Amino acid sequence: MAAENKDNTLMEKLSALCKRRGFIFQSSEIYGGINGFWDYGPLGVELKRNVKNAWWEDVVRRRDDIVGLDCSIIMNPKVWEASGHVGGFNDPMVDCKECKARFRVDKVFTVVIRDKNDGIILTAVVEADDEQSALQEARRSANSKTRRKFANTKDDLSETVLRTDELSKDEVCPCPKCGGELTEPRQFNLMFKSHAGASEDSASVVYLRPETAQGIFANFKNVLDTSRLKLPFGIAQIGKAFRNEINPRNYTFRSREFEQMEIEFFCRADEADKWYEYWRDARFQWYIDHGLKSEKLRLRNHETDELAHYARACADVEYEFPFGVSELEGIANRTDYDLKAHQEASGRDMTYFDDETRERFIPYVIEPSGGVDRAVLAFLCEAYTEDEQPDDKGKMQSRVVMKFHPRIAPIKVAVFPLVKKEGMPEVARKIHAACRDAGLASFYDEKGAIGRRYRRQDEAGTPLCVTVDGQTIEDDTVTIRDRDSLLQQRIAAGDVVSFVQERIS
RNA sequence: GCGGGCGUAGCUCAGUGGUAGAGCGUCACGUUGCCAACGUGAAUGUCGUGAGUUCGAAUCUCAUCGCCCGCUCCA
Repeated sequence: MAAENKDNTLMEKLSALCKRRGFIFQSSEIYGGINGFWDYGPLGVELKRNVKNAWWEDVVRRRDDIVGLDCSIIMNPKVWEASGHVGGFNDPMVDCKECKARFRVDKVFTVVIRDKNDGIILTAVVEADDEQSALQEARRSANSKTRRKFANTKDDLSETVLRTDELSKDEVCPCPKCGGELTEPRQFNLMFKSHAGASEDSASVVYLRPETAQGIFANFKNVLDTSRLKLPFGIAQIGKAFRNEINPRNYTFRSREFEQMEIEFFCRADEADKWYEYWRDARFQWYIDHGLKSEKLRLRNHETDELAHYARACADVEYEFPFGVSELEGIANRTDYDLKAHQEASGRDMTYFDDETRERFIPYVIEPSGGVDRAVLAFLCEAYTEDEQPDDKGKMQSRVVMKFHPRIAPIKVAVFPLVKKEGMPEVARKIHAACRDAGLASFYDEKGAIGRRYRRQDEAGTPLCVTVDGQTIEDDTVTIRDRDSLLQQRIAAGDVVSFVQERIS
């Protein structure tokens, strides 16, 4: 309990810092906000962009076997019928008005068992996956007297099993848990709907994509025909996706508008297991390499009964957030399910022809699918650190520092004149300009006390601070200060750019 | 969607029917000269929003929006 309170405090402190320093704002805040939508401020957009750029650099630019793609958010609605999203994203649910339990309509069954004279021996309402298990569950729940009746009248029983949504209006189905009254079934439309064109009739209905993956599958042939790639190869995409989450929670973790970074890596069926393991391990390592400590980061292989119908294997990269362990990225072996589905639905050929073996087949696909916003949130949680550092009188003061990995830090280096006179600002501005010209995100600040400026950069997570002082004017050296250790060393002003570049790479 | 808690300055919060507050932060000037310095001054509020009760509402009532926790959900 104590630990939970502490963790809640951490999330509150983090979200307060994110607002105070301009990482994350609530969307439409001046109008009271909107549930499940978030904005990234000046520091947040740099952080998020750095995360996306690092991913793109590592999975596209530095590889010969993966190419990029940027699809439209709105696609022909037939895409979502073929992918199963139109059917599978709409589960009607009922709630119990008494005990507040919620059930999927198609998982609640009413079981009636009668003898040959039509006398009712047992009625029961149970939660089960199908009719068969509903009947078993109902028989199991019967008391001993009823069970004896079962035994005595073995072959003359008539059994009726009805799903909740198959009952007629006047038949009331009570709650399987407490016997309370259930609400009318309610539809949950998890895809955002809109209309393409000005007329809002049913023919114009379109959906905002709930995942970026389908755009890749839909373009499989286009990429194959234009890129001269051979199996195995991948197509990568970063982009927004939209899901009408029933209950957005946990800061930006479960948002209704979010960004995905996905690879669909196509390969031969007999090599799918090998590539699945390759990507699972590579993607796990990527998060470690960018600062997530492995004791908070986990790789969890899904149990067989946990797998989605289209997946042969799946693993989640999970992170221990203050609010619990949650998924950052899923790596799945989706087999040839998606391309097959689109081949059937569109009537277009989705096969690959292997010149060497003279075989024609639909490739398997390994999908590493990560949430950009979730990665950013994990990096924020991991970076947030409070420590004790001495002030100018040697007294220990608490300090908040965002210990970002240098590659994702919004600002790489801050340049200060120790004081705003004696030519120091001019020298500092030159160093600042040199950093910028070298492509470094540099920040110049000459206002207020030097200690305060350092601490401000600590909250922004800037790895290095350069200070121009009186000695700079004499011998052209500056101090450079490390965010985590607070250690300073003196280097030549002309070496600042190369020093910073070496330290952040 | 249900239940509970919360919503007052940029941030953290005090204020239980009678003049809108504190600390921190921000800005300016001076001083200072390497880790949240000091002094002086300044700016910043639809008290989440909308109705109602009342002579009078930040405060009481209702609705609504948002945030947090639990349940639920998580293709």
